[in-house]
Amino acid sequence: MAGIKDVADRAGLSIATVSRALSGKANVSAKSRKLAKTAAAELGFVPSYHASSLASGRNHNVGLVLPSVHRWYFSSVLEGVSATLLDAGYDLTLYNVGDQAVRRESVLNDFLLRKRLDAVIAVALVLTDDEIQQLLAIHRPIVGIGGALAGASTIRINDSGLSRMATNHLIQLGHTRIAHLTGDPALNQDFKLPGIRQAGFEAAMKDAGLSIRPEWQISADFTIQGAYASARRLLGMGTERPTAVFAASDEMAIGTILAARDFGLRVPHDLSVIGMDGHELGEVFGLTTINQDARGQGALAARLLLETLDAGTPAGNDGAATDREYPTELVIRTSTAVPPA
Amino acid sequence: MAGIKDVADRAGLSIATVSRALSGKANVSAKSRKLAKTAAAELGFVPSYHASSLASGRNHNVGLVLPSVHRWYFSSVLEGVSATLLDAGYDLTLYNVGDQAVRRESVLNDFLLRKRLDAVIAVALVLTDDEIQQLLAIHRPIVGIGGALAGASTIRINDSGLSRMATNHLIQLGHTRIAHLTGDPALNQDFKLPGIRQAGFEAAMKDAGLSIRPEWQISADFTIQGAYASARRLLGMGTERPTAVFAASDEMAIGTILAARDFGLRVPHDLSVIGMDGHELGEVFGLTTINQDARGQGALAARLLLETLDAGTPAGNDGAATDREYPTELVIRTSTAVPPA
DNA sequence: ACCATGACTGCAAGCGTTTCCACAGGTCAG
DNA sequence: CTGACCTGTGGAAACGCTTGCAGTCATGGT
Repeated sequence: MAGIKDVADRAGLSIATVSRALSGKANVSAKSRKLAKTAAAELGFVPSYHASSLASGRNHNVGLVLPSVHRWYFSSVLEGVSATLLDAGYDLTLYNVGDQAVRRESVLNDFLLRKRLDAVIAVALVLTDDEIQQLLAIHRPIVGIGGALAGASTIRINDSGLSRMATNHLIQLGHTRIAHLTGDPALNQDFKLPGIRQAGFEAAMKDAGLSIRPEWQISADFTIQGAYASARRLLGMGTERPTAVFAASDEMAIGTILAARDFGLRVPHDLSVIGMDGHELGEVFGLTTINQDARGQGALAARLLLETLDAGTPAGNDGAATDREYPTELVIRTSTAVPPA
Repeated sequence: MAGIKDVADRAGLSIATVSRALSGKANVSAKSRKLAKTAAAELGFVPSYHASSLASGRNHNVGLVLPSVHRWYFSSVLEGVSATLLDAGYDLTLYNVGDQAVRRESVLNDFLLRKRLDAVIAVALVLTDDEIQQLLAIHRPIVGIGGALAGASTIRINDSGLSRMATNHLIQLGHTRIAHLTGDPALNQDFKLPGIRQAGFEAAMKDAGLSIRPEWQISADFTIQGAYASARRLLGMGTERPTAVFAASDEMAIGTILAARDFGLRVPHDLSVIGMDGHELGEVFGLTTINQDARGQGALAARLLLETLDAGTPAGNDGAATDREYPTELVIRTSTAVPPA
């Protein structure tokens, strides 16, 4: 293992100059820089991150905390964050904490706080005030995506308003018997999102003077297969059926469409389905949905952090904790139409 | 930020003793240990990872290199690796290099080699001999999953044999007009898998004396939507149709089933479809497939590395580079049957 | 001809741990 | 009673860089 010392010797320069040359700092003559670079290349020298982090205080490493890596939204965010960080020369440390709160705590205590991360991105994770304070106390900027993080910057979509919009789309088509497929209660603990979307749905229904039937408020785990099972239960209930379903995610909307097909229901003729996300698979099913660019949200979060870090806001100046709304769009495809006569 | 020095002062011990006490080393009296621990807790002390890594040479950090995070196989592996590492107190650094080889190189040079990783897991990535040698030269164990890594340990399934098995399943049912849906040529660069699976298919066909029609050898990008489009093309060709399709992944098999439904073809009555993976969604479609436990493969890879690291095989003793085959099982559901009369 | 200026460079002091080593007491067999 | 040993402990040397500081040497204005 060649160290910087070896490079210095080989190049006939001092350690200090080599360090400056290789890290692209100013005040190094072109000649020295070239000398250092060739020597480093010849020796296959790569600086030790630990040593340089220790000495400089910057780690070039951002932590990403996710509840899942399988669900579309999260893997999309991950993709956006990852690409942005890689291009910027930053490492991405992933904490896939799962839905269980158990692991969460240990992640926070044992990992996040160990000053090895320059910043943290938390997705759909409601951190307690204490937890946020701990992180900010260490002078680590935090950005939350899709979750409300008091005191930290946040990127999110207007979940409540968009749910209203989706519901209104169905109402305007003339539907009155509308079901809502939301997230499982268990998912509502950390990730308050299901509740918020559900509230938007209820508000829109109330505003339109429509009644909400409890038996048409069903839940699933945000996966296609989970929603498929729930939707089969909904559609097979034997009593009157809804003419439209608003699913809290595209994956769940797709599960609903698959269930409808199994029952011989034509979408949208017999059943309208609207989702929310912008899943790539939506096109195959002609799914009407609200497009939120999850990948873009991840990329934006990463960019924001990098700017903060590069701006050198060296310590704790968390800047103004901005709360920005990410743009979305209603994409009308062929899964929604007027209700059957 | 409290340092170990502060803890030592508060506990009335020396830095050395505190360090030993907190990291659970021997030769510390019970009293001193308790003293150190309470002092550390009171000060909210957390050791600096960089400093301790620098001093001890162990980073407690494993790198995972993936070509994608969206496709089922990869996110499943990721999940397995992540859970195992988190439980062991290790960090996971994720390199989502994408399908483009461009980013790959930079990841290798700029990231992997910076001695900040204790080990590397590479999924479906064919590293060149040089690249492997570089890593091994740094004394970092590597485990490859699903890809042939000369010189490194590997976990994989018998892709060629399993493809044969899948194809034979169709042949034994009486099918003779069998199509194969493989990965896009672009994906075959790094990730030779499509070619290997295709070879298995061809071998089985040849052994059975069946002819392989070039126009029934189609490809897609391993996603449902991509396979859906390709399968529509296949099924809509107007000429004679295949009676069965072997798709190189479950996601592609599902895309095929969706396309078949669009054409009014009943699965399995009019068209048998077999996949390969064990995707959770397979159940919804009654998909016959070969179950490979991707999550388990990831977990196993992580466990193997942890053992190697903990065994203290301190440097370069790469152990015997084992190449182990992960167990799989043929899961027969309802997407395959005898061909139409 | 002289000094201020600025571009380069090297020395050495950290960065915050881990760990080698020496050393102080106490235990125990001979 | 003594030397061999073991358990705990603290001092201090790494670990491999970054960076403040001071010093060297041309340069150019006056």
